[in-house]
Amino acid sequence: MQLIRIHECLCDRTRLRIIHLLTAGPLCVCHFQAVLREPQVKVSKHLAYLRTRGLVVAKRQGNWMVYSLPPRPGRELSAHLACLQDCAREEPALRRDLERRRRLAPEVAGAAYCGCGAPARG
Amino acid sequence: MQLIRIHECLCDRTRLRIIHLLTAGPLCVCHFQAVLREPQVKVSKHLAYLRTRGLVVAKRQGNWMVYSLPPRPGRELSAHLACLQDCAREEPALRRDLERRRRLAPEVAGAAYCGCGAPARG
DNA sequence: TAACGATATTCCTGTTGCGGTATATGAAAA
DNA sequence: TTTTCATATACCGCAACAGGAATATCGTTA
Repeated sequence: MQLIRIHECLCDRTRLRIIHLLTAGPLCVCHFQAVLREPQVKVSKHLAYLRTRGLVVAKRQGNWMVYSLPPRPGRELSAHLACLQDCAREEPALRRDLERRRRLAPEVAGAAYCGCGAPARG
Repeated sequence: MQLIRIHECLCDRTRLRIIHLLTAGPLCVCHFQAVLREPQVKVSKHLAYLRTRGLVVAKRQGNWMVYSLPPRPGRELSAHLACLQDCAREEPALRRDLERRRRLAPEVAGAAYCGCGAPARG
């Protein structure tokens, strides 16, 4: 069942942080590296793990790969994302990630963010 | 963080079914065996796994071990239990488990259930 | 076309977890 | 006190996964 997959994806610290970050909007790999302060290979492999299980989607933006939550997450995933956001407010590590994300380049802050160095384009 | 532990516990099918069953009230090992239709050692080991991680508590009732959710689950666990119950309504396997649980010996159905063959005692 | 930058994949190693068989524990019954 | 019943644990083999190092891919730029 899909429930199992969701929990498999969220039972690793790095993946949990990734998914949590994505609830604030899309992000490219290099920004994940910056926010999570983890090496590229680690970030990339966990993103691949999440991708094969349908928890995230990716689109190429020039040299960058921009990851985001599925445009129409199913009922189960939606419920768990809401639950995660709820719990995250009391998790210092997760709050810190969001804070670091805010301090990234300005274009990342907006919801129209589309890629690493790319300008936002609605 | 505790969030990780919760997901670790719920990322296995058997454990997910166990936790889901416990949202309907305490249960002893032999009843888990009956409802889940899994061998004793499997059930027992998953219960031990959950117990060491604080997702369930156990009390001895004569020869039986009665497992239940923690009397005062933390905020994170409560949120995830609610999420699980919400999602479970659309999971045939989990609904089936609850149905089997209802068809167990009558004393199990009541909220005052305290042990395998033991009479309910408020 | 060659070099570069961002990201992905492969290979390796150690760890964890799952399932099963056999056996141990602990309380109750004989 | 020996048996019995319910449950737990030890041991084993196997598969999945995490992390790191090295390398490959792919699009861009020179």
